[in-house]
Amino acid sequence: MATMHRMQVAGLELFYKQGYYNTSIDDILKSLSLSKGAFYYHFQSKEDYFISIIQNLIVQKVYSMLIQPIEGKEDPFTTIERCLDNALETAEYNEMDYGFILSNFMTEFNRRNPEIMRYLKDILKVWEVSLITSLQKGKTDGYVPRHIDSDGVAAYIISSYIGIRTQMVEGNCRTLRYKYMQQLRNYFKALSQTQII
Amino acid sequence: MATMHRMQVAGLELFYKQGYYNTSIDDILKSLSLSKGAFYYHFQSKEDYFISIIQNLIVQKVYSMLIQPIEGKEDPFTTIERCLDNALETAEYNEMDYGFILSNFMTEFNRRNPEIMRYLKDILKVWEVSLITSLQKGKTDGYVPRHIDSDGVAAYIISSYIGIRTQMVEGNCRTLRYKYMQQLRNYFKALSQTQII
DNA sequence: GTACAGACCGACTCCCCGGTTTGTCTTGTA
DNA sequence: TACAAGACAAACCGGGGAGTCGGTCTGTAC
Repeated sequence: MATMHRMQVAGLELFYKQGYYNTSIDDILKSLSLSKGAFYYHFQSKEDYFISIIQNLIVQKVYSMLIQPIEGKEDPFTTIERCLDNALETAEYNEMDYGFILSNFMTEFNRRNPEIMRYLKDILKVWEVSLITSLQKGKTDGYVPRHIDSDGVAAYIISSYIGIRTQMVEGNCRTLRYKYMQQLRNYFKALSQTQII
Repeated sequence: MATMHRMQVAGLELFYKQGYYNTSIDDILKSLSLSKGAFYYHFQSKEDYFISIIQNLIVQKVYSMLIQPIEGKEDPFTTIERCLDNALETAEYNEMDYGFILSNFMTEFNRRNPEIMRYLKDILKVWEVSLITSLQKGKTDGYVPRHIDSDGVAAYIISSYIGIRTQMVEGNCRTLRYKYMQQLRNYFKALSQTQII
């Protein structure tokens, strides 16, 4: 149990850092001083192993970072803005940041492993639903104009976040984050103030 | 010369489809019915080969798709909007689409191959500069309010485009593109109309 | 103390991958 | 006609990767 969990944690770290196909099981085992026997005792295959990592670790990461902070809160625009800024801040000050974990893996597995792709897309979907729900609730609570398209806004938020995280690599993180938050605020202000069809 | 060019084209196709590290030279050679001898006659290494692909093909692709359509044009917002919609349309109807070629490779090479990463970031930079130039020109031509932050807007446009392309995979392309363009229009309308600091 | 099962070790197999090397066929040319 | 250089073919090499398998150790039940 403990060993299995350690393997998952170490595996996620290396897969995130080096990519799935570019990381060997031996790499992971070496970092843990474990052997092949230990690995294949706990997991059936490399793929099975990665799926367990998705279900046990990646889901939690995305939830605690991007979903839980906006769940049930009022004033969606302010809440979402703060949540994304926190996420970017964490990334900015994390020396071991290699981009948005979800979109990285989606890029790697796209059209190469449909099963894993589905798991990843499902997680993204949960985030999307969470954003839409927040925006809809904001409408009934009077924070969000009724005419806005919650689905579209959620998609646009997700897109811009994936994009900014993809670009946040070595050096330019600080200004990039500043620019992004500035424009996100512009966008939200426009949504909440003006009458746009 | 002809063989070299065929190798670059075939290589880009497979690298784009399967990823660089996940594509062997033999894969590419098999698709061309060529041998190792031919490959190492024209290129020094796999990395050298990929760099030549970047310089000869990827640069051109990005330029013709995203940069040339907005160069020298008036009314930046309309021009950029049309350019991005065209790019998304191409992606939507392309059965062999695997995402935004630049961001895909940036994700794959991030922190793993700094040299290649620099080439890719440079291309992105050219696009960014092109967007900023277009916006600045739009200010002097009276299409863009003087108070807007061209750098920030460019970064936000790029981010959202990268993000939407990352998500455009199998099935949901049409609605995703529609939502995205709708929100991009909202954003642009807000920028050109309201007084936002 | 013996039987057994869970947890793990490590050598081994087969295959693939980047890169090298040697050889071959064609073509221009003196 | 002899030679050289260009453009490839194909066998080969060393390293590594996923997965297998027989064996070992340790704790527990009887």
